[in-house]
Amino acid sequence: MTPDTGRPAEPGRVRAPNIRDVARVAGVSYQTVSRVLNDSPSIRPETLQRVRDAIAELGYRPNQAARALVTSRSRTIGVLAAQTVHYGPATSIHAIETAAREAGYRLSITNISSSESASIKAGLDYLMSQSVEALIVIAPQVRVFEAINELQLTVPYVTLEATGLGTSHSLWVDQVMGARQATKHLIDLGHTEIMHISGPQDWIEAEARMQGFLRELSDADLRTRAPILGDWTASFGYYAGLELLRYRDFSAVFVGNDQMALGFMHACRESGLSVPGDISIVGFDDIPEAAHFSPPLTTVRQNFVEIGRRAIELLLGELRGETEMSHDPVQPELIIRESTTRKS
Amino acid sequence: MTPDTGRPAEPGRVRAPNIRDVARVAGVSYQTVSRVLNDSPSIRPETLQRVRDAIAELGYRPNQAARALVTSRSRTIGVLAAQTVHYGPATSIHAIETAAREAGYRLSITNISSSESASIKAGLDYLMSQSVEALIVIAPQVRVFEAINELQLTVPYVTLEATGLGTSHSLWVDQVMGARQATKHLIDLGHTEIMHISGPQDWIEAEARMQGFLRELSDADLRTRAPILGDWTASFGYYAGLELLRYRDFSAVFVGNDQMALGFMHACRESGLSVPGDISIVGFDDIPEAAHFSPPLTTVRQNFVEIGRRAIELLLGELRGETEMSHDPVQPELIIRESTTRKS
DNA sequence: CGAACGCGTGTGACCGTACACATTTCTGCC
DNA sequence: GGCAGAAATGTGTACGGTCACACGCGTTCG
Repeated sequence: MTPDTGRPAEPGRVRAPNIRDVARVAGVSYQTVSRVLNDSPSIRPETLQRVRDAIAELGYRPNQAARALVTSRSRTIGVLAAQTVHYGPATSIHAIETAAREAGYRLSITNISSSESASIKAGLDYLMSQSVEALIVIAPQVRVFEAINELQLTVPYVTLEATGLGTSHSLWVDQVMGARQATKHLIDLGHTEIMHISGPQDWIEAEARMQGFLRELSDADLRTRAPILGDWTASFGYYAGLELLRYRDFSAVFVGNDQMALGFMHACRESGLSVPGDISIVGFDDIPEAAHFSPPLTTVRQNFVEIGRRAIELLLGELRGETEMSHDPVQPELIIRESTTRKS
Repeated sequence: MTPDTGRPAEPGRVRAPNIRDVARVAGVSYQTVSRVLNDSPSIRPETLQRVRDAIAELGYRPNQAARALVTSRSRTIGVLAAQTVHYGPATSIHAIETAAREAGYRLSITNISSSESASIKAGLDYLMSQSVEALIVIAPQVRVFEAINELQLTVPYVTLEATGLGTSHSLWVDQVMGARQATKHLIDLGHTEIMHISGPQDWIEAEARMQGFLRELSDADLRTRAPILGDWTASFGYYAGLELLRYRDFSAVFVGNDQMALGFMHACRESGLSVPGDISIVGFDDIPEAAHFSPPLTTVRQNFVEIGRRAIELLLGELRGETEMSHDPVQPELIIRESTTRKS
């Protein structure tokens, strides 16, 4: 009943109030305050209210570092990412951040600068030094798996946007299926000479899309040709297009992502070819801009939000000790627009 | 000289090695280990080596939480962001992350879900509860400033991509200048009836670009007309275009960003109009894809990387107690491509 | 009617590190 | 060789929480 202000009245520094300050103001022990903070069941409503009032009065915030120290739980999830500026990863990360925050976790995001083993290991090492409780890898390079195995991670982790690959830690969009859908679409339209511009060789997704492409072609008994290995950028698509279109020995292209497809269409225009009149094009990802390309791009949509959401769900489940994980791949969806047409 | 393994040999949990374990293995006191970690100058090279060996042997990692607790420095910089999936913010954040990590800081990124005051405050509140040492705001909504002022932030902060606005905490690209350059370019090409499609009203950047546009027009004694307020998306640009092009009472458009410009060009095509033949278009941002639009887009380039880099530089300086800050705005650059031409 | 129990609350110890200060060891010099 | 002073290293304490356990009290039950 004596609401004395627990001000320490020190000279210089204004120390942030701690749990004992709150206790003093509320007239209880610090342990009771702690119980309120961790909403323990057995507290008298009246006491609860007094503590809450004291917290509000002092503007008290629990010190996360102290908490982390004593519980040895950082409440941090690490994200190892490559290409965070790209639409796909960025979208997934956004979903992850939201879901994580709602669950009381914060994110520690690290970008790897190159796909070299050293860079990947440095990134993982950095995250482990943050003592993250779990790890999400959105850097679908092949070498990531080596690095993960080598470092003997002790925390649950999940890799995104990769293929199955036999590891039990992957949460994946069925890229092979997506690529097959895209390729089948072109075949169904009567195309028999189909090119593929792929992503970088060390990207698992690129590999998967290429596999899907090749398998679909071979199932249809069509001639396969060596895919071009690109770097995901529109510029690459453009220059590759200029080169390829000098010999026009194909009537359709399945491009590994929408950006490269955009560049390729640019090259078609410059080469005086019409899309889809002369060349049909399918992309991958369905970035929001794809619907407004010239012409609007037929592409394979991935649900990046769903992926991110499920990643957190999976990890939180594992952190709670649940073992069953839903491993069904997320299904991509072919979006047919105007960049593909029946072969004339 | 007695390299006894400092294994606690406990039954269940394998406790991570701490500074005392290292000390025991190295045969020194824990304080000496601490000195090594904080590279104190006065340590005998031999001792240094012994400690380092012990660290390596045990795979010891300093506990960040304990450090943060005792130093009351979280070594965390908060980022309040909107639209992290967009190219600009994403690029800046990437640069920030890299620079911060190099300086030994980690990032805590929070996305605000809406531009409402409550959402902004919740985001700031969340970041403050992480006890961030500094704050970067990449959510250039007008209300952000209100929220910041209201919450009486005690940490140094900087807002990105906004305009000067009189606050001393802004690091800004001169959006007004960029918009003027874009508009002047159109005027120089002989256009007199120029439209503007702007971003959302509560975005400071949108406002600034609009101001630049209007000022340049009025300086040239040209008729101004009310800008259309968009939402930055390609789809909006498309639908706005379809609407506007029904009355073709303009020959040029300055669009608030590249995505909307893309949508607008789509609308032009559908309306049977040629770009730049019938309509000249200038965008803003210079996203990597802009060079491959149909036609390649004349736009205003912003150096997002530079912005991010300087944000960290500024904050670190302030954290070190330096007061002078380089407040020169980053200058945007007009990139002339093929979406603009002389009025016929 | 006393022991057992549950509820609500308080006490002591500890998490892993950095800082202030104390102490030992080494170095140079008269 | 002894001493000052610097260099190198060690000891106590605090940071702000949580956990295990102890405690007082009222209720229930044998």
